[in-house]
Amino acid sequence: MTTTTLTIRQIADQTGVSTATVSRVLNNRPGISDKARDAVLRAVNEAGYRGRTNASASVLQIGLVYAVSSETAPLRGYEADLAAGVYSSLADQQAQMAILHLADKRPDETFTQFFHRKHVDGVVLRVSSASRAIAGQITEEGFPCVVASDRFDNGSIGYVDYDSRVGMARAMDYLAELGHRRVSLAIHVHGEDTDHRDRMQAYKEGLSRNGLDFDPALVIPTISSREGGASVIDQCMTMANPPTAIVFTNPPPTIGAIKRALQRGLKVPDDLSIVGYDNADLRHSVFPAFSAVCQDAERIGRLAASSLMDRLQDRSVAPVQTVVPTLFEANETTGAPRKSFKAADGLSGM
Amino acid sequence: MTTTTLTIRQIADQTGVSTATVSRVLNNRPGISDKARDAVLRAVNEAGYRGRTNASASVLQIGLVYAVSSETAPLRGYEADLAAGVYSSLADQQAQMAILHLADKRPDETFTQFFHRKHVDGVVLRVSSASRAIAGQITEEGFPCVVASDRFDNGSIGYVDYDSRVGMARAMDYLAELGHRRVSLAIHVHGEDTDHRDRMQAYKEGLSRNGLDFDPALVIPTISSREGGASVIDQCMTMANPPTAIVFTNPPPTIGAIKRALQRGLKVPDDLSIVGYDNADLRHSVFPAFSAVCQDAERIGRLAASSLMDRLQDRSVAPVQTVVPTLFEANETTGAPRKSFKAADGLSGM
DNA sequence: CTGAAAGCGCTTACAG
DNA sequence: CTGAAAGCGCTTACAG
Repeated sequence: MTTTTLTIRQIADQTGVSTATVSRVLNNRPGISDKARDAVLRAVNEAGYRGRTNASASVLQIGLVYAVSSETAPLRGYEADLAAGVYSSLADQQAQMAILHLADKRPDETFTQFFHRKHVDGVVLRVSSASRAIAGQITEEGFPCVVASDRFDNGSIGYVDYDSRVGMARAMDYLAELGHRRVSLAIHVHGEDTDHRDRMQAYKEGLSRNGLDFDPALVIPTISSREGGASVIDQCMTMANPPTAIVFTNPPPTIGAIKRALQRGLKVPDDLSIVGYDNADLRHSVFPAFSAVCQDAERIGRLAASSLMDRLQDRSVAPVQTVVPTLFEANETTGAPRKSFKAADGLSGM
Repeated sequence: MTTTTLTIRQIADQTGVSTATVSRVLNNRPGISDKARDAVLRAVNEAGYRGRTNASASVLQIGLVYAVSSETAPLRGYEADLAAGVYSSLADQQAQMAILHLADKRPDETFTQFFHRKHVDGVVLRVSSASRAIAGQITEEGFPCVVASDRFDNGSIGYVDYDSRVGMARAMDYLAELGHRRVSLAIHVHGEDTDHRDRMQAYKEGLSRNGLDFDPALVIPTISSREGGASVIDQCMTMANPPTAIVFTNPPPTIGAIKRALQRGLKVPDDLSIVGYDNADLRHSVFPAFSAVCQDAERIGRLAASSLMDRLQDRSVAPVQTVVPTLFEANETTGAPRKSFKAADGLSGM
């Protein structure tokens, strides 16, 4: 850890400009050449200048930063579990957590300037498919940043992500082993994010690995809410050749689907097997406990925060790219399909 | 809103000491008389001195402060919902939220000094029964503080709290109307906090209002976890004269109890009615949806934060004490007790 | 325990 | 668009 307290004097010397210019850049005052601004901000990030700090009082503050529009509200559902992980890791290291939204960034300031203004020394970043590029921009500026739950080919972008494919593959194999031939994928409709692609890919691979045909009619676009899940059940009931198992890709539709299935008098899992998705331990909070592909959002938060802290403590540390596998856990919502279905397919089962 | 940026010069003039003394007090330097320290800190809080701030950059930062030992982890369960409310209210007002733990306070610094060091301008405070007194101490120092989900007789302490008694009373009346004569209270064991007392009181009043006797054997101390709830069901099954309805006072035991009851083959609500507790909308995430006394943790968070912001904007505003009623919502886990029970009691029901 | 005064870091009106 | 220099707010070694 760099213990020397940095001053704008040092940034000025390093960059070959006056302290006046450094000050103007940091505060985004008008009338600065791009060249000067870029040089100063680069030096600031390289050295880790933190502003006029008070030796004894100085506490590192990390931002949990949302680069998403309102579709993802901080501290609800998945985000709450993630934030709990970030917080617990930071608390262990005497650092402070603030929650920020990039909507507050002024269009004429750089990310570095924005974070400086908000007094955060590093960020754990949440992006959506539409805002993924921001991770590259922040990293490009040299501001310490670790993305939580997305991944990038660009090796300079630090991230901690799941590999949804692992858990999904196990789920598919498990269902096939039980004798299911018609397995639906109820997949969230929020664009083509990494997770969406992973889950879709694992579904298709799971089918072919188990000798099952891909039927586009069995891929059901699903709104990520309890109502969305309930509606999937309704749709399946009207199908001429319905699935014997459905795999959901988010927790709320899983809950809604189980509930609707039971309400409609379906026996779960005898009439219908359901594999859900879980970010924490929701699957054990409901009855019947549902079989699920399990992420651990809190763990992702902890890993992202501690990786970020490592880089703040030593700026020469390279960005880390971590992938955590997801697990499949069989509980009470999966079982062998009814004989009649198997018979109809002319198959003897496993 | 006080737009003038305050300096230690003004605090010094107001207090009749030098700027050197003000600086020493703010940074908790040794060798300061109690008299000087108290006078300076009082003036600081009265005027709302915020440190050397950068006009344009200055963002109000609010602390969500935990004055509790590790029993209550920030951002889990109830705390996540509360934090979401605090955050959403602050975000609307361009203020920033940081999460703090009083364990980080040094024993030799005052609360005001601690918060100054952490760069927070006001706090939403969470206390436990053991740490309630802290709310008075912080308020005494004059530091802007609103307690979330506890209440105080001392009129100078601002708070936003539930009145659990309202919802509990309705739950008791509802069960009595259905014909229940033996109603258990499964109450959390974490000490004698305000909520604990409220719920116990409403239970007893509910019994007597409906002409039912209080039986101490029906008050079951319950650990606030799913296992705790499950264990309550196990205990009831061994009772010679078991309750026909159980009221739980926290969400996790509610979940655990319903699950255990169903696992044991009990019909809910035919064999046993269950009234649970809900902080958000967990009751609709499970099957069957449970009847519950409903708090709205997020709303408490929003109200606490906005009341705090009001006081920061105008320091002459008196602390507000707000009480929000809880509701009772009947769902699928409550119904009339089996005839046999009523017959055994020699009663004809409602 | 306290203040006058020097010093430090950042900001900004002024000059070019 | 930039720097030299004055200025501002806070801190701290020094003196009492």
